[in-house]
Amino acid sequence: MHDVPEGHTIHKIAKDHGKLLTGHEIRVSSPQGRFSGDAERVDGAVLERIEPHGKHLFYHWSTGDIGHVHLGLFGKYKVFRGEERPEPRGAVRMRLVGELATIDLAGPTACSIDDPSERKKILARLGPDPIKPRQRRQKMFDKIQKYKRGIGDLIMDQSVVAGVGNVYRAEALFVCGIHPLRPGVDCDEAELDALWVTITGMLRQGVKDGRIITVSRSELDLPKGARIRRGEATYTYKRDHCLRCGTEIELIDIANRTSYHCPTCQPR
DNA sequence: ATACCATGAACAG
DNA sequence: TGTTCCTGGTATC
Repeated sequence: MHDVPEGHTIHKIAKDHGKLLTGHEIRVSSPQGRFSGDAERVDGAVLERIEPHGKHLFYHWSTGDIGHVHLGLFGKYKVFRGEERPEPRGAVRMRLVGELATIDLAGPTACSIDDPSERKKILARLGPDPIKPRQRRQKMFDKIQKYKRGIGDLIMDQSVVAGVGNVYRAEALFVCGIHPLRPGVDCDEAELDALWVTITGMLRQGVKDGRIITVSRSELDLPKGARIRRGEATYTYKRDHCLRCGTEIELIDIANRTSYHCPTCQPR
C-alpha cells in the first residue's frame, strides 16, 4: 500500500521540514538535473519559511525567489538527519542540505524556482485551505452552489477547497450523510457548513496523526490503546462494506477517480 | 521480467 | 473526455 499525499501530508511536511531547515543557509542542488527554474538561484540562500497551501508547498528564500513543490501522485521526500548525507538514490530532483538535515525530493509533479508572482498566481486559483486559520469558508460555499456538478466532484476540485483528495472526499461526505452525486446547487448553507467543519477536523487530525484516520474509535470495538490498522481507518474508502451499517459500498467513477459511498448512510 | 495500480493534476482537442 | 507524466509496491506470467 502506498500513501499518496492529501493536504494533511503537505502541512506535516511543511512543519517537520521547517524545523530542520528554516533560518539556515541551505545548499540546494538537483542530482537528477531536472530542477526547472534553476537550483543555483537559491543555492546557499537562507530558507525563511516553508508555506503550505492545500497540496502545494512554497519555499521562501532570502534571495526573494520562491520554490514551488507539488508532490502529485508519486512525489516523496526522504529526510536524513544530522551529518548523514548518502549518495542520492534514484531520481533525486531536489536536494536540500542544511546544518540539521539533508532532504531529498523525488518524483514530484512540480518542482521549480520562480519569482513571487508565480506563487500569487497559484494561490489565486486555489480555494481556501481548511487546515489554515482564518480561511474564508464562504468562498467554498459560493463556488459549490454555482455548479450542477456533484458535490463529490466539486470538493476534490482544488479551486473549490484546497487539500481534499480521494480519501477525505469519501470520508467527509460519509460523515455528513451526503451522496457524492448531489448537485452543488442543491446544497444548503447548513449542509455546507457541516461539510466544512468535517473536512477541517479530518484534515487537522491527519496532520497530527501523520496518516488518515477518519473513524471514531468508539465505532471500532478495539481494545484500549490498540493501534488502528490500515483498512479499518475509514468508513467507506476502499471498503467492501460500510463500517457503520454493513451495506455494500458503491463505487462510482467521478472524473476518472473512484468515489466510494454507502447507499444507506448517504441516500440520494 | 512484466503489468498494473494508486489518495494528482495539467493539457489537448 | 481522454492522455500524459512522475514512482514504487504488489500481482501475474
